[in-house]
Amino acid sequence: MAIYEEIYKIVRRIPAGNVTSYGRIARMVKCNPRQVGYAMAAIPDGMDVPWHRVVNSKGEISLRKDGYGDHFQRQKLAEEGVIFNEKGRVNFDLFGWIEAELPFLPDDWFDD
DNA sequence: TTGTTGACTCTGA
DNA sequence: CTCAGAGCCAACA
Repeated sequence: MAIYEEIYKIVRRIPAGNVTSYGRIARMVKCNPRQVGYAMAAIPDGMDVPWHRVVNSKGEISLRKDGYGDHFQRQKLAEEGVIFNEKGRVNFDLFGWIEAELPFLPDDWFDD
């Protein structure tokens, strides 16, 4: 199975109103955080992957190379109830995806 | 094949 | 708390 597929499958599991980081996804699929970012960049428009729920380790939105996308991402998260503080960061204690902290993945994760 | 480029993270100051 | 610098490694030219 392609590594991108596993990444997308995990991202699809992030509930609305929650966020997680590139690094946490990277640990789950056992790859480099940069590859997670690369996988996000490779998502075609309209694909059913909630990539906007993925932020960097500091809790802030990562700017793309072309600088586009951050506004859309923040607005999407705001619609789901995710609150950014005055420094443009989300509080992982409040909105962090708790399942991402599990030391192992539930059996039904890769069934689909 | 070599060199550059990131939607990143960790560590030390 | 913030800020560089180093490390990272697949994808791409």
